[in-house]
Amino acid sequence: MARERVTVVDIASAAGVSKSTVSLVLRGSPLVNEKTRAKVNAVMRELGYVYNRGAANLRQSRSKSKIVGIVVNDLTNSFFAELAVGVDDVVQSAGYVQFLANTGESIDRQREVIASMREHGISGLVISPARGTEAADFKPLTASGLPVVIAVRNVPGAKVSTVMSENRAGAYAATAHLVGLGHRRVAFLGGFADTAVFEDRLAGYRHALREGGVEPDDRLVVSAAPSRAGGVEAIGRAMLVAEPPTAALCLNDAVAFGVCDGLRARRLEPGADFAVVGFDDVIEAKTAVPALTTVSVDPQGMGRRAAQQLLKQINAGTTEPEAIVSAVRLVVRDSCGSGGPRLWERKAS
Amino acid sequence: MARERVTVVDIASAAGVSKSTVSLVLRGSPLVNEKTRAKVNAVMRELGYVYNRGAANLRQSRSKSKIVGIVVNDLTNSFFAELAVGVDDVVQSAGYVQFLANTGESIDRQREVIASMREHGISGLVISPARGTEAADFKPLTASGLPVVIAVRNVPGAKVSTVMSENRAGAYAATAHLVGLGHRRVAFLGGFADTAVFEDRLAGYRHALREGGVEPDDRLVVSAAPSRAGGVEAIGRAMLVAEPPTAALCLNDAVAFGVCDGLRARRLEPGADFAVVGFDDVIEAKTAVPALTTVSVDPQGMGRRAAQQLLKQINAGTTEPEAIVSAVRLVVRDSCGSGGPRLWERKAS
DNA sequence: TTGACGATTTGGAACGTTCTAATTAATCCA
DNA sequence: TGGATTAATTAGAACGTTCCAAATCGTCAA
Repeated sequence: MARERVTVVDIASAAGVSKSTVSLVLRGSPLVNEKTRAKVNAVMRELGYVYNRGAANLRQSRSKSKIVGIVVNDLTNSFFAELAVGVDDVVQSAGYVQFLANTGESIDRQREVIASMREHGISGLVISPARGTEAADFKPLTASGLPVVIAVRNVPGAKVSTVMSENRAGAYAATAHLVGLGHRRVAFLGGFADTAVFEDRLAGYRHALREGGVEPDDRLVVSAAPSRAGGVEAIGRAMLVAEPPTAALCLNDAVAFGVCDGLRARRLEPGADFAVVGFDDVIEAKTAVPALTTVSVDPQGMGRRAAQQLLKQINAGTTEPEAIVSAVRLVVRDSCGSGGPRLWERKAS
Repeated sequence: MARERVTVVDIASAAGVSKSTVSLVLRGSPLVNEKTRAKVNAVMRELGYVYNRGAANLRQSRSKSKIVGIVVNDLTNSFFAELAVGVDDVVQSAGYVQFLANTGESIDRQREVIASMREHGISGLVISPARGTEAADFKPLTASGLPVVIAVRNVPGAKVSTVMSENRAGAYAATAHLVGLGHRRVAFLGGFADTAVFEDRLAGYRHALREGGVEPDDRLVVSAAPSRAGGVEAIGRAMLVAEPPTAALCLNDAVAFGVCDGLRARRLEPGADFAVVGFDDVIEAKTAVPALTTVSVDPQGMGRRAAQQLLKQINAGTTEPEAIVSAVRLVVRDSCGSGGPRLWERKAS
């Protein structure tokens, strides 16, 4: 199976021109005569020529490799799958191809794949950093002039562009909605306290409570894995406090689904006996039962914006950090009841 | 931002050795003295050296690029996201990095990304082909000696390795289960008739019906997009036939969820008034309401197997096609009722 | 007839590695 | 002492492109 690779010189000799001319044809130069161009193209097709970008990149010292990397922490979470699709979408249209790696929240794996991608000559990187990633991890990247865009999760202190959703505002809106429905005991469930996303959403939650005249109770803030399983665990712990909550803002939709599971296990029906709000608006949120009230963040759009920002930086050759915030929107569905405030007040008393 | 790239000669002169020696250190050759090795490594770290795989690949045979490609038709479908994670898993562990591209069922996009990946020197390709892909599309790939593994969807006539699930057996088991519950009017919903997956599952379905003494009725086979929306559409059409079905085998879980939506829209409760069986066992199947009875196919495992097969072919340098079938298993949950046959017979009469 | 000009084409030196064959240094044995 | 053996290092030619400077070839004005 050891096929001879057909190169530009093979084409050249078969077409009776020099390799320089073939190279010009390859890059669509206007310098070459139409007849020659046609001839060369014909020969290329005939011999099944495949352009060798590696060789080309070697010569053009600039990072014009037409490869970008994208690393996500959990591709099985449809939020990140959508993010990747968004990136892929704009990147493909721009003639780039993407390395996609999944870290599964492993910081070691993240380091490995980034190193590997650099060796392969990526001209830019979009990353949703694994938990525990530090600003220092980006130092070598930016130092080498590699454009980097951080998406979804913030890494405080990193001097790179970011694409973040309005976490604070989203959490504020969601919490205000719950308070408006009459809830006084509102929990904040899921997520790890050492992440920026957690902090931001928590801040929005507290702000909305205070503004609604409710003093935040830290016993109602329970941290857990930002996953379905984490949601089950979180609601379990939350229901143990002296005055249990009647509603919860969840770190994300996965947690929210887990919370619903946990409520049912306690014979409480989400949406009727307890109000649940998620965050992300993943694809299943709309069709779950009950349909989840959540903060819509359009992951695919975020992916697209991140990719656009990255391409912009690649083309400009600049690494001037820019912070893009992606708008969010509260989508009210069925998981926090339609009975209005009175229903809740009755239950609460 | 135009950083000078530090190369092997820079390291060489800084460490007071020749570039050949540095090259030997890079590849962990036992020929080099421990002290020199240490010195060289130190200098590399100090200068922030990044190995240039592109340059290396230029010199080596093309199967050493340490890049594989994976192209899927719909990454937003968690089945394929999981497949990609499976591939990523083994591929990363083997020190490879993967190009991941999403075709969104576009055959043009598929052609483009494959071409792009080849230009970048992939040493192998795992593909879940877009609808309409033909055996001829793989000719140029195999002709150039590129190892290819087709996953999930078969392309009849293609002389490449495949990793497929036991479609026929799975559909047989699922249908037999429905017939065993007493159903006589069992529909087959979703999917496009021109795909091999559809054919195989349909064959298993028919076989089980006949064996259960039920003559297949083609009016109950309704083709539609293999998506949630397609499911809604399919059940709508199926309920219009003279003697409507009381149960359905769906092409995949996405269709099954759509069928549930469609049933509810008709005031029928899936699992109580109508039996629904899916195929794939995506992550949501277990936690949906009602929990979906489905045929479990372990997409991540398929991804892993596909990647292993690909790596095997890359290392062996052979393109001997091999067909791997991935076992499936019927998982009985709540969406086809627990009332036993009598419940259905009563409803049917 | 000359030479200047535009339109094409081309030779050959990069680019950062690997690899072969050859060189040098060190050690050993008789 | 010297030749053989082993260990460690190295020069330089690839690899398949790009790109610069230079070459070729008509053509056309003077």
